[in-house]
Amino acid sequence: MATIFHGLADDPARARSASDIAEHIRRAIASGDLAPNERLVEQDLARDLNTNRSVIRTAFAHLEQQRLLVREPNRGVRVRTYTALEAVEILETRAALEGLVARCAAKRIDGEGERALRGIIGEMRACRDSGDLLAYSQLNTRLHRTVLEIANHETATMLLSSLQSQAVRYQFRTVLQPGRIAQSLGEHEAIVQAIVAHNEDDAERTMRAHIGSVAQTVLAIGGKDLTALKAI
Amino acid sequence: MATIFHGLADDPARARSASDIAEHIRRAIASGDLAPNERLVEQDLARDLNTNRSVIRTAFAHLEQQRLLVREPNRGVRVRTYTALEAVEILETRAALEGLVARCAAKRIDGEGERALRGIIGEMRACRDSGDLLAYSQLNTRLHRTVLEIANHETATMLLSSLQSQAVRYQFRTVLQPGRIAQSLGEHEAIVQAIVAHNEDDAERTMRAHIGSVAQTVLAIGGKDLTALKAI
DNA sequence: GTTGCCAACATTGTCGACAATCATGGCGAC
DNA sequence: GTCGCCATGATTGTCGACAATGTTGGCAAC
Repeated sequence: MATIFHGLADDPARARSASDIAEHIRRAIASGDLAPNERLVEQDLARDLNTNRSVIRTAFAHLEQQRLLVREPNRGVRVRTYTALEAVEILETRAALEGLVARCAAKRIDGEGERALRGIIGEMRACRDSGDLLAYSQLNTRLHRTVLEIANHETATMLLSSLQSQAVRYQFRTVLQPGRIAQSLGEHEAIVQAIVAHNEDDAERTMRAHIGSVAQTVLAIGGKDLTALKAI
Repeated sequence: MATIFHGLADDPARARSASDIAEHIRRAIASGDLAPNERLVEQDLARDLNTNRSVIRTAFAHLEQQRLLVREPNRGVRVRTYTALEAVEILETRAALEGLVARCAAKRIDGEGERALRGIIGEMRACRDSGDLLAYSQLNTRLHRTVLEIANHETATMLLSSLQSQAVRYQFRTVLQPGRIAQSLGEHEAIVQAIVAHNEDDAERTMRAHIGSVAQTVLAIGGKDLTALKAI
Protein backbone atom coordinates (compact mmCIF):
# COMPACT_ATOMS: atom_id res chain seq x y z
CA MET A 1 0.00 0.00 0.00
CA ALA A 2 1.35 3.40 -0.89
CA THR A 3 1.82 5.90 1.85
CA ILE A 4 -1.25 7.96 2.54
CA PHE A 5 0.71 11.16 2.78
CA HIS A 6 2.43 11.35 -0.54
CA GLY A 7 4.87 14.18 -0.38
CA LEU A 8 3.48 15.37 2.89
CA ALA A 9 5.58 13.12 5.07
CA ASP A 10 8.42 15.57 4.89
CA ASP A 11 11.38 15.15 7.17
CA PRO A 12 10.45 11.67 8.27
CA ALA A 13 12.97 11.67 11.05
CA ARG A 14 11.44 14.47 13.08
CA ALA A 15 9.13 13.46 15.86
CA ARG A 16 5.87 15.35 16.06
CA SER A 17 3.47 16.06 18.85
CA ALA A 18 -0.17 15.02 18.80
CA SER A 19 -1.34 18.50 17.84
CA ASP A 20 1.20 18.63 15.01
CA ILE A 21 -0.14 15.33 13.74
CA ALA A 22 -3.70 16.61 14.04
CA GLU A 23 -2.79 19.72 12.06
CA HIS A 24 -1.09 17.52 9.51
CA ILE A 25 -4.17 15.39 9.02
CA ARG A 26 -6.35 18.49 8.90
CA ARG A 27 -4.28 19.87 6.05
CA ALA A 28 -4.40 16.52 4.28
CA ILE A 29 -8.17 16.60 4.46
CA ALA A 30 -8.28 20.21 3.30
CA SER A 31 -5.95 19.60 0.39
CA GLY A 32 -7.87 16.54 -0.70
CA ASP A 33 -5.03 14.11 -0.08
CA LEU A 34 -7.43 12.35 2.21
CA ALA A 35 -10.69 11.69 0.44
CA PRO A 36 -14.04 11.90 2.18
CA ASN A 37 -15.02 8.61 3.74
CA GLU A 38 -11.46 7.37 3.54
CA ARG A 39 -10.48 5.10 6.35
CA LEU A 40 -7.49 5.97 8.52
CA VAL A 41 -5.53 3.12 10.07
CA GLU A 42 -3.63 4.00 13.21
CA GLN A 43 -0.69 1.71 12.54
CA ASP A 44 -0.19 2.97 8.99
CA LEU A 45 -0.23 6.61 10.00
CA ALA A 46 2.10 5.93 12.88
CA ARG A 47 4.56 4.36 10.46
CA ASP A 48 4.18 7.03 7.78
CA LEU A 49 4.59 9.88 10.22
CA ASN A 50 7.36 8.27 12.23
CA THR A 51 5.54 8.12 15.51
CA ASN A 52 3.49 5.62 17.44
CA ARG A 53 -0.15 4.75 17.80
CA SER A 54 -0.69 6.64 21.06
CA VAL A 55 0.11 9.94 19.41
CA ILE A 56 -2.13 9.10 16.47
CA ARG A 57 -4.95 8.16 18.80
CA THR A 58 -4.87 11.43 20.71
CA ALA A 59 -4.71 13.32 17.42
CA PHE A 60 -7.76 11.35 16.28
CA ALA A 61 -9.56 12.23 19.49
CA HIS A 62 -9.14 15.93 18.77
CA LEU A 63 -10.13 15.69 15.12
CA GLU A 64 -13.10 13.58 16.09
CA GLN A 65 -14.35 16.29 18.43
CA GLN A 66 -13.94 18.80 15.63
CA ARG A 67 -16.09 16.56 13.49
CA LEU A 68 -13.45 16.08 10.85
CA LEU A 69 -13.32 12.37 11.59
CA VAL A 70 -16.01 9.93 12.64
CA ARG A 71 -15.27 6.90 14.76
CA GLU A 72 -16.99 3.57 14.33
CA PRO A 73 -16.42 1.43 17.43
CA ASN A 74 -13.81 -1.24 16.85
CA ARG A 75 -13.61 -0.12 13.25
CA GLY A 76 -11.50 2.97 13.56
CA VAL A 77 -12.08 6.39 12.06
CA ARG A 78 -13.06 7.72 8.67
CA VAL A 79 -12.81 11.13 7.09
CA ARG A 80 -16.20 12.65 7.58
CA THR A 81 -18.21 13.32 4.46
CA TYR A 82 -19.91 16.64 4.07
CA THR A 83 -23.01 17.55 2.20
CA ALA A 84 -24.20 20.69 0.48
CA LEU A 85 -26.85 20.94 3.20
CA GLU A 86 -24.15 21.08 5.78
CA ALA A 87 -22.33 23.84 3.95
CA VAL A 88 -25.49 25.89 4.12
CA GLU A 89 -25.89 25.10 7.80
CA ILE A 90 -22.36 26.23 8.54
CA LEU A 91 -22.93 29.52 6.75
CA GLU A 92 -26.23 30.08 8.54
CA THR A 93 -24.57 29.42 11.87
CA ARG A 94 -21.68 31.68 11.04
CA ALA A 95 -24.14 34.41 10.19
CA ALA A 96 -25.83 34.07 13.57
CA LEU A 97 -22.58 34.05 15.49
CA GLU A 98 -20.84 36.77 13.52
CA GLY A 99 -23.97 38.86 13.92
CA LEU A 100 -23.63 38.53 17.66
CA VAL A 101 -19.95 39.37 17.44
CA ALA A 102 -20.61 42.46 15.33
CA ARG A 103 -23.17 43.57 17.90
CA CYS A 104 -20.65 43.21 20.72
CA ALA A 105 -18.03 45.01 18.67
CA ALA A 106 -20.43 47.92 18.17
CA LYS A 107 -20.93 48.04 21.92
CA ARG A 108 -17.25 48.02 22.81
CA ILE A 109 -15.55 49.84 19.93
CA ASP A 110 -13.02 52.49 20.96
CA GLY A 111 -10.72 54.86 19.13
CA GLU A 112 -8.02 52.28 18.57
CA GLY A 113 -10.47 49.77 17.14
CA GLU A 114 -12.00 52.41 14.93
CA ARG A 115 -8.61 53.29 13.50
CA ALA A 116 -7.88 49.61 12.82
CA LEU A 117 -11.18 49.04 11.03
CA ARG A 118 -10.96 52.19 8.95
CA GLY A 119 -7.39 51.31 8.05
CA ILE A 120 -8.43 47.93 6.70
CA ILE A 121 -11.28 49.47 4.72
CA GLY A 122 -8.81 51.92 3.22
CA GLU A 123 -6.53 49.10 2.13
CA MET A 124 -9.51 47.23 0.72
CA ARG A 125 -10.40 50.21 -1.43
CA ALA A 126 -6.85 50.26 -2.74
CA CYS A 127 -7.19 46.59 -3.64
CA ARG A 128 -10.43 47.26 -5.44
CA ASP A 129 -8.72 49.95 -7.50
CA SER A 130 -5.66 47.83 -8.23
CA GLY A 131 -7.72 44.68 -8.68
CA ASP A 132 -5.57 42.64 -6.30
CA LEU A 133 -7.97 39.84 -5.40
CA LEU A 134 -5.54 37.86 -3.28
CA ALA A 135 -4.67 40.82 -1.09
CA TYR A 136 -8.35 41.66 -0.78
CA SER A 137 -9.11 38.17 0.40
CA GLN A 138 -6.44 38.45 3.08
CA LEU A 139 -7.73 41.83 4.19
CA ASN A 140 -11.15 40.26 4.41
CA THR A 141 -9.86 37.65 6.82
CA ARG A 142 -8.11 40.38 8.79
CA LEU A 143 -11.25 42.49 9.00
CA HIS A 144 -13.32 39.68 10.44
CA ARG A 145 -10.56 38.81 12.88
CA THR A 146 -10.29 42.42 13.96
CA VAL A 147 -14.03 42.59 14.61
CA LEU A 148 -13.66 39.44 16.72
CA GLU A 149 -10.89 41.05 18.72
CA ILE A 150 -12.89 44.20 19.32
CA ALA A 151 -15.93 42.19 20.39
CA ASN A 152 -13.75 40.25 22.83
CA HIS A 153 -16.31 37.45 22.96
CA GLU A 154 -14.40 34.32 23.85
CA THR A 155 -17.29 31.90 23.58
CA ALA A 156 -18.41 33.03 20.15
CA THR A 157 -14.81 33.14 18.98
CA MET A 158 -14.30 29.58 20.00
CA LEU A 159 -17.42 28.33 18.25
CA LEU A 160 -16.53 30.23 15.11
CA SER A 161 -13.06 28.74 15.03
CA SER A 162 -14.63 25.34 15.42
CA LEU A 163 -16.79 26.05 12.39
CA GLN A 164 -13.74 27.29 10.55
CA SER A 165 -11.92 24.03 11.22
CA GLN A 166 -14.83 22.14 9.72
CA ALA A 167 -14.75 24.40 6.71
CA VAL A 168 -11.32 23.10 5.80
CA ARG A 169 -13.17 20.31 4.11
CA TYR A 170 -14.01 22.71 1.33
CA GLN A 171 -11.45 23.52 -1.22
CA PHE A 172 -10.10 27.01 -0.71
CA ARG A 173 -10.41 28.83 -3.96
CA THR A 174 -11.12 32.47 -4.17
CA VAL A 175 -14.75 33.21 -4.62
CA LEU A 176 -14.08 36.73 -5.72
CA GLN A 177 -15.49 37.00 -9.20
CA PRO A 178 -15.22 40.29 -11.06
CA GLY A 179 -17.95 42.48 -9.64
CA ARG A 180 -18.15 40.54 -6.40
CA ILE A 181 -15.29 42.55 -4.96
CA ALA A 182 -17.24 45.79 -5.29
CA GLN A 183 -20.29 44.30 -3.61
CA SER A 184 -18.16 42.74 -0.86
CA LEU A 185 -16.43 46.04 -0.19
CA GLY A 186 -19.76 47.84 0.06
CA GLU A 187 -20.97 45.32 2.61
CA HIS A 188 -17.80 45.62 4.64
CA GLU A 189 -18.08 49.39 4.60
CA ALA A 190 -21.61 49.18 5.94
CA ILE A 191 -20.52 46.84 8.72
CA VAL A 192 -17.66 49.07 9.79
CA GLN A 193 -19.84 52.16 9.64
CA ALA A 194 -22.41 50.55 11.94
CA ILE A 195 -19.80 49.33 14.39
CA VAL A 196 -17.92 52.60 14.71
CA ALA A 197 -21.29 54.39 15.16
CA HIS A 198 -22.01 52.10 18.13
CA ASN A 199 -25.15 51.02 16.28
CA GLU A 200 -25.61 47.46 17.52
CA ASP A 201 -28.73 46.64 15.55
CA ASP A 202 -27.24 47.80 12.29
CA ALA A 203 -23.97 46.03 13.04
CA GLU A 204 -25.73 42.72 13.45
CA ARG A 205 -28.02 43.31 10.48
CA THR A 206 -25.27 44.30 8.04
CA MET A 207 -23.03 41.47 9.13
CA ARG A 208 -25.80 38.93 8.63
CA ALA A 209 -26.68 40.43 5.27
CA HIS A 210 -23.04 40.21 4.29
CA ILE A 211 -22.70 36.54 5.15
CA GLY A 212 -26.03 35.84 3.49
CA SER A 213 -24.65 37.47 0.38
CA VAL A 214 -21.55 35.32 0.58
CA ALA A 215 -23.72 32.25 0.96
CA GLN A 216 -25.64 33.16 -2.16
CA THR A 217 -22.43 33.63 -4.09
CA VAL A 218 -20.99 30.36 -2.85
CA LEU A 219 -24.13 28.46 -3.70
CA ALA A 220 -24.47 30.09 -7.10
CA ILE A 221 -20.89 29.26 -8.03
CA GLY A 222 -20.63 26.01 -6.20
CA GLY A 223 -23.68 23.95 -6.84
CA LYS A 224 -22.38 20.47 -6.18
CA ASP A 225 -18.80 21.70 -6.38
CA LEU A 226 -18.95 23.82 -3.27
CA THR A 227 -15.91 25.99 -3.03
CA ALA A 228 -14.42 28.64 -0.91
CA LEU A 229 -16.00 29.41 2.36
CA LYS A 230 -12.81 31.28 2.97
CA ALA A 231 -13.41 34.57 1.25
CA ILE A 232 -16.10 35.99 3.39
CA MET B 1 -5.26 10.80 50.02
CA ALA B 2 -8.98 10.29 50.00
CA THR B 3 -10.60 9.20 46.80
CA ILE B 4 -11.72 12.07 44.65
CA PHE B 5 -15.02 10.45 43.88
CA HIS B 6 -16.53 9.95 47.29
CA GLY B 7 -19.61 7.83 46.86
CA LEU B 8 -19.45 8.16 43.13
CA ALA B 9 -17.15 5.23 42.55
CA ASP B 10 -20.07 2.85 42.69
CA ASP B 11 -19.59 -0.72 41.59
CA PRO B 12 -15.83 -0.56 41.54
CA ALA B 13 -15.57 -3.86 39.73
CA ARG B 14 -17.26 -2.78 36.53
CA ALA B 15 -15.07 -1.63 33.73
CA ARG B 16 -16.09 1.58 32.00
CA SER B 17 -15.45 2.96 28.59
CA ALA B 18 -13.78 6.30 27.96
CA SER B 19 -17.08 8.05 27.30
CA ASP B 20 -18.54 6.63 30.53
CA ILE B 21 -15.55 8.00 32.38
CA ALA B 22 -15.94 11.36 30.67
CA GLU B 23 -19.60 11.49 31.66
CA HIS B 24 -18.62 10.52 35.18
CA ILE B 25 -16.15 13.36 35.46
CA ARG B 26 -18.63 15.76 33.88
CA ARG B 27 -21.15 14.91 36.58
CA ALA B 28 -18.52 15.27 39.25
CA ILE B 29 -17.78 18.76 38.00
CA ALA B 30 -21.47 19.61 37.81
CA SER B 31 -22.20 18.33 41.30
CA GLY B 32 -19.27 20.22 42.74
CA ASP B 33 -17.37 17.11 43.80
CA LEU B 34 -14.59 18.43 41.64
CA ALA B 35 -13.85 22.02 42.51
CA PRO B 36 -12.88 24.60 39.91
CA ASN B 37 -9.15 24.67 39.35
CA GLU B 38 -8.76 21.27 40.97
CA ARG B 39 -6.01 19.20 39.49
CA LEU B 40 -6.80 15.75 38.13
CA VAL B 41 -4.09 13.10 38.29
CA GLU B 42 -4.38 10.35 35.72
CA GLN B 43 -3.02 7.61 37.93
CA ASP B 44 -5.33 8.45 40.83
CA LEU B 45 -8.44 8.50 38.68
CA ALA B 46 -7.43 5.28 36.99
CA ARG B 47 -7.16 3.65 40.40
CA ASP B 48 -10.36 5.15 41.81
CA LEU B 49 -12.41 4.22 38.77
CA ASN B 50 -10.87 0.79 38.30
CA THR B 51 -9.42 1.38 34.91
CA ASN B 52 -6.11 2.42 33.41
CA ARG B 53 -4.47 5.60 32.33
CA SER B 54 -5.18 5.18 28.63
CA VAL B 55 -8.89 5.32 29.22
CA ILE B 56 -8.52 8.33 31.49
CA ARG B 57 -6.40 10.08 28.90
CA THR B 58 -8.94 9.69 26.12
CA ALA B 59 -11.68 10.83 28.46
CA PHE B 60 -9.56 13.88 29.28
CA ALA B 61 -9.10 14.57 25.57
CA HIS B 62 -12.86 14.76 25.10
CA LEU B 63 -13.48 16.92 28.16
CA GLU B 64 -10.64 19.16 27.14
CA GLN B 65 -12.24 19.82 23.76
CA GLN B 66 -15.48 20.62 25.56
CA ARG B 67 -13.55 23.15 27.61
CA LEU B 68 -14.39 21.52 30.91
CA LEU B 69 -10.73 20.80 31.52
CA VAL B 70 -7.62 22.72 30.63
CA ARG B 71 -4.32 21.04 29.97
CA GLU B 72 -0.97 22.48 30.97
CA PRO B 73 1.80 20.69 29.07
CA ASN B 74 3.63 18.20 31.24
CA ARG B 75 1.51 19.33 34.15
CA GLY B 76 -1.72 17.53 33.45
CA VAL B 77 -5.25 18.90 33.49
CA ARG B 78 -7.29 21.09 35.80
CA VAL B 79 -10.98 21.72 36.14
CA ARG B 80 -11.56 24.90 34.20
CA THR B 81 -12.70 27.89 36.18
CA TYR B 82 -15.59 29.91 34.93
CA THR B 83 -16.37 33.54 35.38
CA ALA B 84 -19.58 35.51 35.53
CA LEU B 85 -18.56 37.10 32.25
CA GLU B 86 -18.44 33.71 30.65
CA ALA B 87 -21.91 32.84 31.90
CA VAL B 88 -23.20 35.92 30.14
CA GLU B 89 -21.31 35.01 27.00
CA ILE B 90 -22.81 31.55 26.97
CA LEU B 91 -26.32 32.93 27.31
CA GLU B 92 -25.72 35.47 24.57
CA THR B 93 -24.43 32.77 22.28
CA ARG B 94 -27.33 30.50 23.12
CA ALA B 95 -29.70 33.32 22.25
CA ALA B 96 -28.08 33.76 18.84
CA LEU B 97 -28.10 30.04 18.06
CA GLU B 98 -31.55 29.29 19.43
CA GLY B 99 -32.83 32.27 17.48
CA LEU B 100 -31.49 30.67 14.32
CA VAL B 101 -33.00 27.34 15.31
CA ALA B 102 -36.40 28.91 15.98
CA ARG B 103 -36.22 30.54 12.57
CA CYS B 104 -35.53 27.21 10.89
CA ALA B 105 -38.29 25.57 12.88
CA ALA B 106 -40.74 28.21 11.68
CA LYS B 107 -39.67 27.45 8.12
CA ARG B 108 -40.05 23.69 8.39
CA ILE B 109 -42.90 23.20 10.87
CA ASP B 110 -45.55 20.68 9.80
CA GLY B 111 -48.73 19.26 11.31
CA GLU B 112 -46.95 16.74 13.47
CA GLY B 113 -44.56 19.34 14.87
CA GLU B 114 -47.41 21.72 15.55
CA ARG B 115 -49.27 19.06 17.53
CA ALA B 116 -46.13 18.31 19.55
CA LEU B 117 -45.50 21.97 20.40
CA ARG B 118 -49.13 22.69 21.27
CA GLY B 119 -49.20 19.57 23.42
CA ILE B 120 -46.24 20.74 25.44
CA ILE B 121 -47.74 24.19 25.87
CA GLY B 122 -50.93 22.55 27.14
CA GLU B 123 -49.01 20.55 29.71
CA MET B 124 -47.12 23.69 30.73
CA ARG B 125 -50.38 25.48 31.40
CA ALA B 126 -51.46 22.58 33.60
CA CYS B 127 -48.20 22.90 35.53
CA ARG B 128 -48.76 26.61 35.98
CA ASP B 129 -52.20 25.91 37.43
CA SER B 130 -50.98 23.11 39.68
CA GLY B 131 -47.78 24.93 40.56
CA ASP B 132 -45.56 21.98 39.72
CA LEU B 133 -42.23 23.72 39.15
CA LEU B 134 -40.19 20.59 38.61
CA ALA B 135 -42.50 19.25 35.90
CA TYR B 136 -42.54 22.68 34.29
CA SER B 137 -38.76 22.73 34.17
CA GLN B 138 -38.72 19.35 32.44
CA LEU B 139 -41.35 20.47 29.93
CA ASN B 140 -39.21 23.47 29.29
CA THR B 141 -36.28 21.26 28.34
CA ARG B 142 -38.60 19.17 26.18
CA LEU B 143 -39.95 22.22 24.37
CA HIS B 144 -36.51 23.47 23.43
CA ARG B 145 -35.49 20.00 22.33
CA THR B 146 -38.62 19.67 20.21
CA VAL B 147 -37.91 22.97 18.51
CA LEU B 148 -34.43 21.69 17.77
CA GLU B 149 -35.84 18.53 16.23
CA ILE B 150 -38.27 20.46 14.07
CA ALA B 151 -35.52 22.80 12.90
CA ASN B 152 -33.38 19.80 12.00
CA HIS B 153 -30.25 21.94 12.07
CA GLU B 154 -27.41 19.60 12.87
CA THR B 155 -24.68 22.21 13.07
CA ALA B 156 -26.54 24.50 15.46
CA THR B 157 -27.65 21.51 17.50
CA MET B 158 -24.10 20.41 17.94
CA LEU B 159 -22.86 23.82 19.01
CA LEU B 160 -25.74 24.20 21.45
CA SER B 161 -25.00 20.84 23.02
CA SER B 162 -21.41 21.91 23.36
CA LEU B 163 -22.56 25.02 25.21
CA GLN B 164 -24.85 22.89 27.33
CA SER B 165 -21.96 20.68 28.35
CA GLN B 166 -20.07 23.75 29.47
CA ALA B 167 -23.08 24.89 31.44
CA VAL B 168 -22.81 21.86 33.69
CA ARG B 169 -20.30 23.90 35.60
CA TYR B 170 -23.17 25.82 37.06
CA GLN B 171 -25.12 24.32 39.86
CA PHE B 172 -28.46 23.07 38.67
CA ARG B 173 -31.07 24.62 40.86
CA THR B 174 -34.40 25.68 39.60
CA VAL B 175 -34.55 29.33 38.72
CA LEU B 176 -38.30 29.34 38.69
CA GLN B 177 -39.29 31.84 41.29
CA PRO B 178 -42.96 32.48 41.96
CA GLY B 179 -44.10 34.72 39.14
CA ARG B 180 -41.30 33.68 36.85
CA ILE B 181 -43.31 30.66 35.71
CA ALA B 182 -46.10 32.86 34.39
CA GLN B 183 -43.68 35.03 32.48
CA SER B 184 -41.80 32.02 31.14
CA LEU B 185 -45.03 30.41 29.94
CA GLY B 186 -46.03 33.59 28.16
CA GLU B 187 -42.71 33.68 26.36
CA HIS B 188 -42.97 30.06 25.35
CA GLU B 189 -46.49 30.62 24.05
CA ALA B 190 -45.26 33.49 21.90
CA ILE B 191 -42.45 31.35 20.49
CA VAL B 192 -44.74 28.47 19.62
CA GLN B 193 -47.29 30.82 18.10
CA ALA B 194 -44.67 32.35 15.82
CA ILE B 195 -43.27 28.98 14.79
CA VAL B 196 -46.60 27.38 13.93
CA ALA B 197 -47.53 30.52 11.98
CA HIS B 198 -44.37 30.05 9.87
CA ASN B 199 -43.35 33.52 10.98
CA GLU B 200 -39.57 33.26 10.90
CA ASP B 201 -38.79 36.78 12.05
CA ASP B 202 -41.11 36.55 15.02
CA ALA B 203 -39.82 33.10 15.88
CA GLU B 204 -36.28 34.37 16.10
CA ARG B 205 -37.26 37.55 17.90
CA THR B 206 -39.40 35.86 20.57
CA MET B 207 -36.81 33.16 21.18
CA ARG B 208 -34.09 35.73 21.67
CA ALA B 209 -36.30 37.79 23.92
CA HIS B 210 -37.05 34.68 25.94
CA ILE B 211 -33.42 33.80 26.49
CA GLY B 212 -32.65 37.41 27.24
CA SER B 213 -35.31 37.28 29.89
CA VAL B 214 -33.79 34.13 31.34
CA ALA B 215 -30.41 35.81 31.38
CA GLN B 216 -31.83 38.72 33.32
CA THR B 217 -33.40 36.37 35.82
CA VAL B 218 -30.23 34.35 36.21
CA LEU B 219 -28.12 37.44 36.70
CA ALA B 220 -30.61 39.01 39.09
CA ILE B 221 -30.70 35.90 41.25
CA GLY B 222 -27.15 34.82 40.75
CA GLY B 223 -24.85 37.75 41.08
CA LYS B 224 -21.66 36.06 42.11
CA ASP B 225 -23.52 32.86 42.99
CA LEU B 226 -24.55 32.08 39.43
CA THR B 227 -27.11 29.34 39.39
CA ALA B 228 -29.24 27.41 37.04
CA LEU B 229 -28.79 27.92 33.38
CA LYS B 230 -30.97 24.85 33.17
CA ALA B 231 -34.45 26.24 33.47
CA ILE B 232 -34.68 28.17 30.28
C1' DG C 1 -25.00 -22.73 -7.36
C1' DT C 2 -26.06 -21.14 -2.93
C1' DT C 3 -25.77 -21.04 1.94
C1' DG C 4 -23.72 -21.43 6.38
C1' DC C 5 -19.86 -22.27 9.23
C1' DC C 6 -15.05 -21.81 10.56
C1' DA C 7 -10.48 -20.30 10.57
C1' DA C 8 -7.10 -16.82 9.60
C1' DC C 9 -6.18 -12.03 9.35
C1' DA C 10 -6.40 -7.17 10.14
C1' DT C 11 -7.38 -3.58 13.27
C1' DT C 12 -8.73 -1.41 17.38
C1' DG C 13 -8.85 -1.44 22.51
C1' DT C 14 -6.27 -2.20 26.79
C1' DC C 15 -2.48 -2.39 29.70
C1' DG C 16 1.97 -1.96 32.00
C1' DA C 17 6.78 -0.27 31.70
C1' DC C 18 10.14 3.13 30.71
C1' DA C 19 11.64 7.94 29.52
C1' DA C 20 11.10 12.88 29.86
C1' DT C 21 9.74 16.73 32.38
C1' DC C 22 8.54 19.57 36.06
C1' DA C 23 7.94 20.84 41.00
C1' DT C 24 9.75 20.45 45.71
C1' DG C 25 12.77 20.55 49.43
C1' DG C 26 17.30 20.31 51.40
C1' DC C 27 21.90 21.79 51.57
C1' DG C 28 25.64 24.71 51.27
C1' DA C 29 27.77 29.29 50.04
C1' DC C 30 27.74 33.85 50.95
C1' DG D 1 19.30 34.73 57.08
C1' DT D 2 18.85 34.47 52.18
C1' DC D 3 19.90 32.94 47.71
C1' DG D 4 20.98 29.55 44.37
C1' DC D 5 22.03 24.90 43.06
C1' DC D 6 21.22 20.02 43.05
C1' DA D 7 18.99 15.72 44.20
C1' DT D 8 14.74 13.59 44.80
C1' DG D 9 10.06 12.58 43.90
C1' DA D 10 5.80 12.94 41.45
C1' DT D 11 3.41 13.10 37.12
C1' DT D 12 2.88 13.20 32.34
C1' DG D 13 4.42 11.62 27.68
C1' DT D 14 5.85 7.69 24.88
C1' DC D 15 6.15 3.16 23.45
C1' DG D 16 5.58 -1.79 22.53
C1' DA D 17 3.02 -6.04 23.65
C1' DC D 18 -1.12 -8.52 24.33
C1' DA D 19 -6.26 -9.11 24.24
C1' DA D 20 -10.68 -8.34 22.11
C1' DT D 21 -13.27 -7.60 18.15
C1' DG D 22 -14.77 -7.47 13.65
C1' DT D 23 -13.94 -8.91 8.72
C1' DT D 24 -12.78 -11.74 4.94
C1' DG D 25 -12.18 -15.75 2.40
C1' DG D 26 -12.41 -20.66 1.81
C1' DC D 27 -14.59 -25.00 2.35
C1' DA D 28 -18.13 -28.15 2.84
C1' DA D 29 -23.04 -29.42 2.91
C1' DC D 30 -27.15 -29.24 0.62
